[in-house]
Amino acid sequence: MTFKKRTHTCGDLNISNVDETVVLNGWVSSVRDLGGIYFIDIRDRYGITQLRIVPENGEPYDVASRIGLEFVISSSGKVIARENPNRNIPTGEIEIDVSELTVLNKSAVTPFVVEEDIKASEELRFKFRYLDMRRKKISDNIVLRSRVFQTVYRYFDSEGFLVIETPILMKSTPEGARDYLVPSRIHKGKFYALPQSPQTYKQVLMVAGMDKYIQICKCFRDEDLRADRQPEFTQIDLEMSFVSESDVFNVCENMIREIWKEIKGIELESFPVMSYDEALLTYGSDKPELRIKGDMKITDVTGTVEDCGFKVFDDVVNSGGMVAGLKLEGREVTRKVIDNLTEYVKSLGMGGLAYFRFNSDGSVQSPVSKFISETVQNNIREKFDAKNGDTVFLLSGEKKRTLLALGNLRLKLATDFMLIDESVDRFIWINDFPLFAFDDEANQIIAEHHMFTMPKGEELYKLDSDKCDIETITSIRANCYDLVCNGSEFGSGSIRIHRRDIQEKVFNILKLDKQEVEQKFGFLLKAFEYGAPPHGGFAFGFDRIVATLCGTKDIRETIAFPKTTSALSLMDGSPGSVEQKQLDDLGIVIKY
RNA sequence: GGAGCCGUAGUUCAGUUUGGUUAGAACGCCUGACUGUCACUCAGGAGGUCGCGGGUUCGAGUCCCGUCGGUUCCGCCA
Repeated sequence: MTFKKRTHTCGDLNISNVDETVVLNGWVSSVRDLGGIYFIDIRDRYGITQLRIVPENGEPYDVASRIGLEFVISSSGKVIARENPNRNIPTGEIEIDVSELTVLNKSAVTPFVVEEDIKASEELRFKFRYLDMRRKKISDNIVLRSRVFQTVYRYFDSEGFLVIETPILMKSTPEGARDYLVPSRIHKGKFYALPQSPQTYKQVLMVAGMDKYIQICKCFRDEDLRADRQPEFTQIDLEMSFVSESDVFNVCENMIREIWKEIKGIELESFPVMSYDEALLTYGSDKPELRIKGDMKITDVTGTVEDCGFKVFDDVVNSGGMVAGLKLEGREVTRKVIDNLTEYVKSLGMGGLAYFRFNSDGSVQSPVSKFISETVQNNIREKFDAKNGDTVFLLSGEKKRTLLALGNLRLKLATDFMLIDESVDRFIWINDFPLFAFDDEANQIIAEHHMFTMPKGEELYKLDSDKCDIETITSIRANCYDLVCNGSEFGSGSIRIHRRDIQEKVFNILKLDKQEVEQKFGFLLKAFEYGAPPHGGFAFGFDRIVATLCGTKDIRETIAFPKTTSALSLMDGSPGSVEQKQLDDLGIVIKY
């Protein structure tokens, strides 16, 4: 079938094109039949243009009567000025006086109407993603994503980085997230794993002297999903040799700055740096949201309530826990709000929520006031610098748990009371993360970031076996850092261990035996024996960067073919079953 | 693995609290009228396995149990 090539897109034409003869190809977005005149909106991803067809146009008038929504059409004609311009769209001053109208392809009646103000559920939109993507809202996101992609590679190219591809089929390592496995046909009973990240490869590339590596790559983690987590996601992965933390910060920060300049036309100021410990104490999170009005920092009142006589607090203080809280400025919250917040902190595993309502009439309302002396109450008030009209919320319990719960409560309050300034993007580096954490469940020491992370130089001595108590070990800080934007982790990285002796001490502490280590990471350690340079790197969550630029937290809105929270692809129906022969080839028997 | 919310026409929802005649509305779809619309308007029409399975009941969209799917949160995600 032949068709006329388009001379313009549906977003191109304006008043300066009047009298030109043009050809537009696109989809029927709307048909308005006024009985004697048709107005047809033709759409492509660039825009929408109005076609005007009257009986005098001849055959096109007949064709128009048989046209439906989402038909693919080709239309030729002369650009004319509209009698009644539509100022709301860029092409609104003109229309096409149609001389030729061809249906290139019909469309079945669509399961939902393709319109900007979409009514269909996400479920349906994902199943018919190709229809969903015809909406400007989604196609704009996809276009933006492409522009970010190009900006990133352009930036790193100008900085002398090499784009190097790493394998998608690699070896499974049980550490970290659950792997997606791929069975081997040639080696029955053996499996490849899809990369959780190209971590080991990029470190080997440094040993190879590749110096500055960059790749935008897919990563796979078989864990439970969230709005900002997909089973397969995209990382901007980079690694550099002969660098320290500040070098990595510079390169990464400049990349972000370049993207924001390109996409938003904004020159970002340099990003502040805060240690993990300070972030946890101040915001109850290692990814603090800095756009909250009044900042809403955590106030520690453990010392203030010591021996106050209120059993709950006394018990917590005596067992080494903490009592701390947040101040909600200028809000006298209702009973209903308190109940709701109490329920929320309980869902976080906290015992309850104490509060002081400092009413504007000077009275104080609190469920714990009858247990606590007026002096202590006044001290608490002073600590928070609470004024009439403020409400103070207190949580108590084991220190880290309490801080993390306060961090969540802070976000909940900010959301519920609309305290987040959505008009800005606030970045912050978080560094000096702990090297190790103690996993209560497994009752063992685990690597907080990953096992190749370099401890801070001044703390190297703590790795020695004679200092191996849990408290010392978990106090070790690492050359490890996250970039946080608007309370969302944009990425993380570290300076890596390049010396075998340090690496072995880390393995020791993680209780990994030689054979196990050899089997899993032998190739990397082997590589390190042949002159590994000091190196470090970073990995950005590409989807989250794009989502932020698109003004959403839901990365699905920025991915062409996203999966649901149960890791299904509704459009193509993956995962699906396979034929018995395929299983036989792989030597796989399915057990349910 | 745990908790919450949702599932009714092609679509978005109402109806579920308190079980009871023929399950409604809007948009879309079909037919007709209309020459300046852009959410066109107007008149008429078709369209339902109330997610699925079981149970209670004379009777279930409505109550109970299970299950599937969507979504949010906790755990998990080095």
